[in-house]
Amino acid sequence: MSEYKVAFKNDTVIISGLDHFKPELVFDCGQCFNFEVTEDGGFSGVVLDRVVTVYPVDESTFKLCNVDEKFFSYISSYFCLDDDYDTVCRDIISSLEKEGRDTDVMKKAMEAGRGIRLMKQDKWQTLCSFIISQNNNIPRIKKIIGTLSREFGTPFTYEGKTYYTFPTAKALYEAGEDAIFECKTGFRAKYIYDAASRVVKGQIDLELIDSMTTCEAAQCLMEIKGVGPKVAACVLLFGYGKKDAFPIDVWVKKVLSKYYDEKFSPEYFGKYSGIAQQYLFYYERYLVSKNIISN
DNA sequence: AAACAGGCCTAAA
DNA sequence: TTTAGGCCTGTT
Repeated sequence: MSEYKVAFKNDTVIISGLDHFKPELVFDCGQCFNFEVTEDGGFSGVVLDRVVTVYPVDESTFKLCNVDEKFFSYISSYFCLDDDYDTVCRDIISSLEKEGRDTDVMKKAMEAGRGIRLMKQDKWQTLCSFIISQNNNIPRIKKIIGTLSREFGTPFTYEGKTYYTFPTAKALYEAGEDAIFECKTGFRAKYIYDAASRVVKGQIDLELIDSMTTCEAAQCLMEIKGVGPKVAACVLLFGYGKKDAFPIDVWVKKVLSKYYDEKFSPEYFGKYSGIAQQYLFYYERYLVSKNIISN
């Protein structure tokens, strides 16, 4: 089991003995869009209605600012601190072995991506963010989310600066499709509006999806305009903690065809296939960015 | 300047 | 059931 310790002091918490948690990987593996690096080597972002900053102290020790004991229960769930990645990795490898599949690529990917930890973010925010992500790049995704938050979120002050919460479905619904379009969301405006509309009208219950199987949940989410298999899988993986959700994007498609075979099925990775996917996704981008392989 | 960015929708076979 | 265009915008 993962055996990390927490110590509170004023409004900061020190987490020690936490393995498989590298902030630069956690915040840069494409699962979230609300964190930025700070000048002093931390990672800062709005979580619900407050600003949280994560500082690496050493390999397995981290300082979280603006997190008291009460909020820590949310934060521990948000960062999935209790997930045991040694067990996860073993399970993925043994699943591949059971299927008689190659494990070398996965082992290398796990080594390169050691420190990746999938989060369980706010459901609505994750849904909305990944609707925005389609046919888009990360800088612009972040920019759009920032604009939507400034326009329709709730402002609050932290250390003398103004921040904004992520807008609620109600706020976006009441703003209307045109106002959402004004935030440079492009053709996604009608999708965001449809999602907001369905949530507000109770046509979809984001909490109820928690109790569904991953397959049922995806079907349910895909009733929203602009939500296809990829977006649905991302929402389930990053917003619901459903580790068997398997988003297939251009990168993963490339990895699967390159290292495995044509009729490869995500089930071969076992019940944590979504995490396996994340290691592969990171690995391929890592190799390309290091110029070890080309596009 | 044309192509592309972590897809999805719609129309057409 | 599968496949080709088109799509807002910003960047290279």
